Amino acid sequence: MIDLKLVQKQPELLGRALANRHSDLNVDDFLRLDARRRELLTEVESLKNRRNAASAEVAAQKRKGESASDLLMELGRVAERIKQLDGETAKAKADVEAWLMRVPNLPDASVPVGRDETENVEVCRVGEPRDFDTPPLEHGALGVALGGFDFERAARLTGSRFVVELNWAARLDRALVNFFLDQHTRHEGYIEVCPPYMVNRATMTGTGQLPKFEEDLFKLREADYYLIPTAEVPLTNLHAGETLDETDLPRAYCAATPCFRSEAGSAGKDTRGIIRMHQFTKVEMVRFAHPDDSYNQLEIMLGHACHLLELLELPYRVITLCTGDLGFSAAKTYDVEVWMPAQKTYREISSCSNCTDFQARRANIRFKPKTGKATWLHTLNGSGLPTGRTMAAILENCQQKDGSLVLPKALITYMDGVEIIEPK
RNA sequence: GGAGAGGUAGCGAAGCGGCCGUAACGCGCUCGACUCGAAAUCGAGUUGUCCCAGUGAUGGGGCACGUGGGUUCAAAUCCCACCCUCUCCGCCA
Repeated sequence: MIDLKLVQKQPELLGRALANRHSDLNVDDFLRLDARRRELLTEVESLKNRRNAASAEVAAQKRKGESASDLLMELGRVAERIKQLDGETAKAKADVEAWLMRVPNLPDASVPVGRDETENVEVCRVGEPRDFDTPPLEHGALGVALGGFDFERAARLTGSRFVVELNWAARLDRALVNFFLDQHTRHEGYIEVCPPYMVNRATMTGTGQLPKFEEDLFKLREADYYLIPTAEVPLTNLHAGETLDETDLPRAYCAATPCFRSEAGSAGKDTRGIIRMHQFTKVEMVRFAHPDDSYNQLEIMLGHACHLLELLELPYRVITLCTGDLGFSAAKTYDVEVWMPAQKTYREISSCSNCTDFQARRANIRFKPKTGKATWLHTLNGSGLPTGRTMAAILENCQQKDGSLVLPKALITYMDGVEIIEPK
């Protein structure tokens, strides 16, 4: 959530930021709502002041054994008016909050201004795409040919945009999870977590999925619970409502979880292969940082995501998302894109964001500095990495002329020594 | 799912319609006194948030006793619903 004081004091700053994000929210609408709320508050609070003073007087008179009927009559009217104004004030407050909850985070000054994904800015390229003598197979077809993917049975079990992984593919999925988690926990200082895969409404609101993006989520019928679209949600909310000590920062968590996304509005997009599924497994990194240190932490976390691709010997590039492509909660985001030879293009495989104090305000996550009072810390999240898209990249980049797949060396111990996947 | 107990400041805990929410009492923490220093002891301090006024240090006021409603001139206290924790029972991977 954005700082209410900032909106009140610098509405033009927010207005510009919203324009850069192509938001349809109108700051003037908000200022009117907020002025109305404050007007009502002032009125109802002065009435409550009167009520409190007079009620004390009633108590005093009763103790002395006097009748307080005059006061009681006045207070009856005051109470009625308060009740009416309380209702209006609550409504005005709810309006203000509802508006604030739909305002996206302010982009950092270093974020390029742009309309959409075509105006994202490339930061660097790492690794050389391989030359293929014959056009490389698309990962979905190759996975099916090697007996690892079964889309037909998945469709029968559930529906479209699901996959059954079999044999080496199921094993590779698990190998990737272990490889990623080992890397983060052994070498990069992340605390491993196994969180709930479904969370309540407050938790989804804390990280910014709700109230605006309900249609992207799967919701349970029996309870007000949602399936997590990413482990960012439970990991970031781990410390919701808490005040950490300054010496606890930075703190890093990672978790491998299934992720569930309804993919509303992406009909017809990425229908081939396993790029866009309703369910996938992802290792997520989340960091809690001191506000002065969060952009430094973003670079560190981006390094962790990139390092995994280097260990897997997959070519990638890093881009900075422009204002028009930035996610709701993020102030700055780097996307890591892996090279996909069949499509001759880089595809998103990781997204590393600094959410500054945006989620911390919503989820009320603070830290106590050595001197001074507790204030909101900064939260960051990044994929490190999703197993499905990583597997897709391995399939396309590591395929051989004879239809086999030579696995990256880093995975061999995780695959019990298996180096090559051969067609049956 | 059933029965019972409980949720009050950083922690423990009292209060059970107005004199108790700048919330008794105890612990912790901060500052001070005593001390060469420390312990012990003594003293003082120790919630957040919103509104109004002020450049500001501040001052005035509202709200908050798990959450949300209700009754009342007045609710931590009475009523209703929900959430969570603990104990026991049942069911279950």
